[in-house]
Amino acid sequence: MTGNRRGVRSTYRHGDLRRALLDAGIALARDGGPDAVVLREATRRAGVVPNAAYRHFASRDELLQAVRSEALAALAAAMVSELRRLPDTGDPAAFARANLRAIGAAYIAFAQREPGLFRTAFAGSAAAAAKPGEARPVNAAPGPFELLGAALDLNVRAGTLRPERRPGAEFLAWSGVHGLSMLVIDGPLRRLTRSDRAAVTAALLDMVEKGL
Amino acid sequence: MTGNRRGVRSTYRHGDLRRALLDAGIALARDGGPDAVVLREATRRAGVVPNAAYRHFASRDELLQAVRSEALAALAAAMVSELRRLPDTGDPAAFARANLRAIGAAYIAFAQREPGLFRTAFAGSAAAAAKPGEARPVNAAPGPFELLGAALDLNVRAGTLRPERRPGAEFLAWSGVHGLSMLVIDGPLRRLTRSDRAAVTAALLDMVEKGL
DNA sequence: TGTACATCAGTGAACGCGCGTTCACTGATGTAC
DNA sequence: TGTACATCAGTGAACGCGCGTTCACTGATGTAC
Repeated sequence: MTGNRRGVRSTYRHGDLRRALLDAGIALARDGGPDAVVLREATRRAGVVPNAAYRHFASRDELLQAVRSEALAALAAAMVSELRRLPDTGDPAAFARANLRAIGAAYIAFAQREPGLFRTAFAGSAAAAAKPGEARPVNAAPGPFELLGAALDLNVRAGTLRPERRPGAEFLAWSGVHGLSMLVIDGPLRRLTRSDRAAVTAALLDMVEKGL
Repeated sequence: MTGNRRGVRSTYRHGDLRRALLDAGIALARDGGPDAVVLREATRRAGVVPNAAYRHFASRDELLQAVRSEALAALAAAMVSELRRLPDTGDPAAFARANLRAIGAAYIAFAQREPGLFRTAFAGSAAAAAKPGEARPVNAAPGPFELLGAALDLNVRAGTLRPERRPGAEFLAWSGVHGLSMLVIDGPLRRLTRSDRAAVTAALLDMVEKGL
């Protein structure tokens, strides 16, 4: 049903307008960042009159938050899929280190591949889902920050991160990776070739690994 | 003259409207970030009719760019003033390291002290002034990125940074420091106490120093 | 020192725009009998 | 299986808002004679 124009729609009811608005919002965020998530435009794309949105979202901001959380979920999914590709060589230390690097690499790759969604995920409140100590609904999938934490824990268990350095380590790792993402998205590193980007990413991950 | 209301102004001419608009723009950016730099509001604050701005700026965007460059200059000034406070103990290695740390600490402190200006400086184009390889007008003061580069060069000369690691080092250092700034501005590290913040900043600078 | 004049900084009024949001409505759908 | 009715998702029309920007103007200032 997504993308139907009014009149093209066969039924008077939409079917799943909430989903359609969310998808439209995601598309808008994808190529314009958070400011591009405009309620009226989302309804236009869903083939519906502007105020129809209020049956599903209390305000433009609520739509934006929903889009934001989808963006965070997409980032987390990218991380998980990167983790899945890691072969378990039987060397726990190497595996733990590879885990951490995979998390970082997936983060940077996502920022580059989906800059709009990336900016939406972290706009205004960097790492919105990253708030530690905030209760997470049971059964909710782990967010990017939690995946990072898990990778760090794994390194402690594998002996590749000294336990006394564990507290707060996610902030240090996140800082490096997020900062590089910014440079790559629209900073001086914007026009890097694929291989140059891989090199600077590797260098950053080295720095974090050694520095932790 | 800055801040005069119309009618209060004694002369028909303003005096220095360009400066007044710029100051108003800076004030707006200071407590609202780049989006808060609204041309009409700047003219209101300068006590002048909206279109008067067009004698001094071709568009709202041109005003924003001017504000941005002032924000970058303020950051650079904060760095320089931090550098000036460093005692030269006669130990070149220690001095070089202290230089680099001072740059990083000043960056993070500025982000925390002036989040609006910080976000304005780097909005849309992270490290706008940081573009390497771009000609800089003669006699222009060095920007934040150039100060960082100079600190790294100093470390190479002092033997505290291996020359082969120098290329691209600014991107790694900048990543860590910028990422932490984001976390501190409006991420999960927002509510840190002064001393906790100092601790995490120190830890990050350790990581960068060791990792480079 | 005094006058005529050109310059151009700021005025006054208006534009079109797209936005978020509110109101009273209508008609398709599912449910109870 | 058929009918009456309540629900509530989407309609239609309108609001006020503040924005950036354009136009033709006016009057203070500095300069040339």
